[in-house]
Amino acid sequence: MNKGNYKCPLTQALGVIGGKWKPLIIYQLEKSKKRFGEIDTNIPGISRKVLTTQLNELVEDKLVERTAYAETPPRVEYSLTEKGKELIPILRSIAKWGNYLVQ
Amino acid sequence: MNKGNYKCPLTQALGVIGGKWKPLIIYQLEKSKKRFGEIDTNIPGISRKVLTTQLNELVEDKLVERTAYAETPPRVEYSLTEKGKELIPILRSIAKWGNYLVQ
DNA sequence: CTTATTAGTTACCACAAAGTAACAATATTT
DNA sequence: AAATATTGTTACTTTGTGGTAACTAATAAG
Repeated sequence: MNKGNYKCPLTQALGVIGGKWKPLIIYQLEKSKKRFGEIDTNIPGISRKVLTTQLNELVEDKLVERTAYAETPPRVEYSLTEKGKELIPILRSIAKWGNYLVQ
Repeated sequence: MNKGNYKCPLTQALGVIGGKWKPLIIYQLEKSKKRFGEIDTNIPGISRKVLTTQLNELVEDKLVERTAYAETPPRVEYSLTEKGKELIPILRSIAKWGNYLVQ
């Protein structure tokens, strides 16, 4: 009856997108690539430390791509990969479902 | 640019379905209502304590309905509400997306 | 009157995730 | 020579979540 618990694709997927700020980060990157600082100021309340770790995890999970330019001060741009873009409609359906929860 | 952070419907929704075992619990109830003990034995690894708290949260969030019968030993049945049933196709799309993560 | 059954509760512990604040690296500008 | 800008890192603390194990209530069965 149970499909295998630790290797359940649903659990895995929720692990990958389930960080406290990750959906917000992914939404930030929906329309265009963004710099670290842009994301930081666009998401009020997140700390740079947490933003870094969640971005790193998203990069590691191949939902987000990181491009660093050898400039000073440094410029680093983040953008969605194809796998990340596939998430957008799914996140939208979750958000639509969750709309009744707000207020 | 940011729609409001703490009242973001996406974050709210993920908060509601994001417990470690909640998607599995919801899947358990997909086909039919089930008793507490049934869910417990069908999800290997979950403890009764955690099952209780996650079920209670699902009930509080109105995704699951609890029906208790005044028998001895007690019988308690859990089933999905309409709001909970609406989640099934969404969970399925997440699982489909997450399939590549497994193995 | 002891045992079994079911659906929990309670107290306590462990670990992971997130938050805070200070520091770092490097070239350009003042 | 000091300040500025940007993208982090580091050490430390706090909070949240889940796990373990023992206990409970109520009645029926032996």
